[in-house]
Amino acid sequence: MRSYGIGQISKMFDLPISTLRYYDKEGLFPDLARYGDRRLFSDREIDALRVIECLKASGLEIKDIKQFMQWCSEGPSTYAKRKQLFEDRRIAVEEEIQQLQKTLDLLNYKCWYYETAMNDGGEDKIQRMLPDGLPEDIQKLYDNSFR
Amino acid sequence: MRSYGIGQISKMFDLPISTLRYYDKEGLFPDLARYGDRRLFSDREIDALRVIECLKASGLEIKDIKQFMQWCSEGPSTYAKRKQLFEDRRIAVEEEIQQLQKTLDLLNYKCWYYETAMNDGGEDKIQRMLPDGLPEDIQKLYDNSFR
DNA sequence: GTAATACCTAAACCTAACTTTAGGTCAAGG
DNA sequence: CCTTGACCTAAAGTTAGGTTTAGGTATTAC
Repeated sequence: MRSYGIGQISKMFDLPISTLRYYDKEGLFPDLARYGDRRLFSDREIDALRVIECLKASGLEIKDIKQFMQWCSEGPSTYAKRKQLFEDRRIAVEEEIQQLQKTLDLLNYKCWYYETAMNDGGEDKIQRMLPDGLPEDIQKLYDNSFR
Repeated sequence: MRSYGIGQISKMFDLPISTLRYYDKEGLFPDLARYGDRRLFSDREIDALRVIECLKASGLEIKDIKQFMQWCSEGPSTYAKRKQLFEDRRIAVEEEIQQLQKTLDLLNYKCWYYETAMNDGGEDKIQRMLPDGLPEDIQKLYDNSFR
């Protein structure tokens, strides 16, 4: 079983060495091996880092990622908890995507707004169309962005 | 032109009063009126808050939102800059959504993984399918999540 | 008159997630 | 031998985006 120095892992994941040490200090690698004081990263930690990036991207805090990593090192008795965590994160991410879609609708509306204001030489004409006399496709964006 | 107290706005947007004062201090309401020391929010600030929430959701920092609000109070000469900002944010949000889709793929893979591990009574069977002998739909999730 | 309500300011405080600093160990190369 | 490179620790510092605290004013309600 091959092992890697912290510098190799740093390059592999494009993460600063200081961040990897911070993760270790926070308990994200509960079974990390050492040779003296040198950290020896293995495939287990490489897999862990992929999951860490995923859970971080899902909005999970470090302390909760630590909890998950501990479950992993406790073996099969924690499968149910781990599955539940991923299901919760899936729902959180789905909601986040929906929120971003609404954000995107308002951004697109605003792009149209300023494009049109520049062509019209002012906002007055648009303002007279508000709140429900906009071109159909634009009206949709505008309305969506409210809820 | 109706105006609103900070408490009314707080309820309207479900934002703490302290946050509204913080936004004001950071310059997000460049033309906010006052009656003595009382803030008088108008429709202009209500529109501003909708945009603030949108730009914040898009990942923009407060200091850049302030810049945008200043452009707004400088009039038509800044239309082009404002439009550019919204276009940049649109791209940023589109990228963020794509990233979250990959995150979602890994989360869904992990849900399947633990569901299957629980049914199989262990991970060995799954591990033997890695890295490219997974069921077709699952393999897709797993592969997508890498890039 | 006094109590509750709705505000105000300045300044200190908070949290998460890192990053930087200061001072070290150890092995290989010239 | 001595320098370079890769690593180590503990502790202090940083940043964004707020929140809390302490002390005050003005209006309305009983």
